[in-house]
Amino acid sequence: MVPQYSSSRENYLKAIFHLQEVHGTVTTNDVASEMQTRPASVTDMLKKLKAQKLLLYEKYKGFKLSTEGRKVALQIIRKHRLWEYFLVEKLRFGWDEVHEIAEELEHIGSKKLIDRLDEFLGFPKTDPHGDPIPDSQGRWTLTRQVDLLNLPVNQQAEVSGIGDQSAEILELLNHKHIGLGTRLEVKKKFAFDNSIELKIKNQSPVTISEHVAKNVFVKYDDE
Amino acid sequence: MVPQYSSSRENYLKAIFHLQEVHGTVTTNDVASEMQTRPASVTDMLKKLKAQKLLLYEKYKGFKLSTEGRKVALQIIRKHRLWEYFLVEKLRFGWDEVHEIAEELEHIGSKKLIDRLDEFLGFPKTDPHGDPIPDSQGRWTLTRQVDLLNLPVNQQAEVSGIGDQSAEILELLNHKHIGLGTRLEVKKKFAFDNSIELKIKNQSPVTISEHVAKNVFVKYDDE
DNA sequence: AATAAAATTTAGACAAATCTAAAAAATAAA
DNA sequence: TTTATTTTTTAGATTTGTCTAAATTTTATT
Repeated sequence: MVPQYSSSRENYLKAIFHLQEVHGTVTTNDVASEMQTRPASVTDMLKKLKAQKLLLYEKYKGFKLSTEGRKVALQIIRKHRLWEYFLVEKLRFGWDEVHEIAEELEHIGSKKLIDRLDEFLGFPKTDPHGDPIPDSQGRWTLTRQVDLLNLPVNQQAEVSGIGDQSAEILELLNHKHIGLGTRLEVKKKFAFDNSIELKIKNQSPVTISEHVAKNVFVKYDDE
Repeated sequence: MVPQYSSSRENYLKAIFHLQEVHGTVTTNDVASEMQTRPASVTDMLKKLKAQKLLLYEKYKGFKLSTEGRKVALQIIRKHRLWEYFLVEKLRFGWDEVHEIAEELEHIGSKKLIDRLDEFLGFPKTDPHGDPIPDSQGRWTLTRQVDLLNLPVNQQAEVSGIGDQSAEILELLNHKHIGLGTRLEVKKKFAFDNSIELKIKNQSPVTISEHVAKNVFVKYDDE
C-alpha cells in the first residue's frame, strides 16, 4: 500500500514546492500567504511534515522539501493537471472554471485511477494553462505550451498548433511564413489593442492581431 | 452557494438511507455495523445531523432522514454511481474494483461537475452493478439492469442488451427466440454449472449456460 | 412485575488542523 | 552594537470526528 497523506498535508507540500520553484527559497510567511492561513499554523504543519520526513527543517533556520516530499508534491501536481485537462477536454469546462474543482480531485488517492486517466486522455504533456504534466515517475518535460498572447517577451519558441482551423487564418499565417515548427519570439506587446510584434530568424518583424495570437500555440523550454 | 457537508456526514446519510430502504427501519447498532464504527460515535453524529435538520431524531426513540437529508443522500448516491459508470465504461476498470475509488469521488462538491459528467456519459440509467442512478433532481427510475445470472428467480424482466456481440451468441439467442425486448423470467438456477432455466411466455422452458447468461442483460422494475 | 439482557446514550479523552496572543529569535536600523 | 522591527515559534484554545468505559433506557425473559 502506498502511504496516504491528508489533503491538508498535500496542500502544504504543493505550496512549498511551488514557492521553491518560483523563488528558490521559501519562508513561513510565504507559505502562510500562499495558503491563506496564519504563520503559526504553518509552523505547526512544518513540524508534522518534518516528523514524516517529507521536509528538512530546523526551527528559525528555514526549510525545504526532502526528496520524498518533492516526489509527493509532483504526484499531486500531476493529478491536478490531468484532472484539469479532463475537465476542459472531455467535460467542456472553460480554462478559468477548472482550478477549484481540480483542487478537490487532486486528493483522490488511487494511483491506478490516475494512470488510467492519463492513458484515457492520451498522455497529454501540458495542462489547459500550458503547464507541464509530470509523468507517472514524477519526471516532466520542461516544455511549456501556451498561445502567443501568453508567451513571455524575448522567449524563443516553436509553433506547435493552430487553434482555429479555418482557411482564412491559415492563409494569413502562410502569408507571414508562420506554420507548424516555425521558430519565433515575441519582441513587443502593444497594450492598446493587444497586438503583438514577432521576430522570425532571417526575416523582418511582423505584427499580428490579438485574434490571431490567441489561435497560435507555441512550445518552449521552461528554464 | 449550495450547502456543503463533510465526507463523514455524507457517509452517515448514505448509510442511513440505505438501511432505511432495505429494512424500512434503522437502529444505532445497524448504522454502527454498516459504517464499521462504534454505537457511541453514531449517537454523536446523530445529534449533529439533527442540529443540521438532516435527520428527525428523538433519543432512545429512533430516527429517520428528513426530506432534506434524503435529498442529500440521493445526490451522494448519484455521484457514486456516475463515477462507477465512468470508471468502468471510460477507464476500463472491472466492476469489482470501482467501489472504493467511487467512495472517494462521491464527495467532490461541484454540482456542475456531476451534471457535465452525466451528460458526457450519455445519461446512464443504471450503474455497472445494475443499480439505478438518480437524476439531477434526485428522481430515479425504478428499473434495474443486471445480467441473467443476477436476475432474481421468478422476476419478470425484459432483455435490454447483449454483452458479447459475436455472431455465434446472436445465432444461439436467435434460435432460442431471445432478443432485445423479449420478456422472460428465470425459473431455476443450477448451482452445479450455473446454468439457468428460463421461461418465455407461450413457449416451453429453455436452458442456457452460465457463459450465455453472463452476456444477456435484462431490466426489471424494482419493488 | 421483577429481573436480566440488549441497545443506546453520556462523560470524558484524544488526534488533527486550525486559531489568537504572547514569547523568542533573527534581521535591520540607528 | 544597542535598539527597534520583523519573522518565527510556543502556549493554550477550539472544532470535528472518533474512542472507551460507564450509566441509562428499553426490551425480553422468567
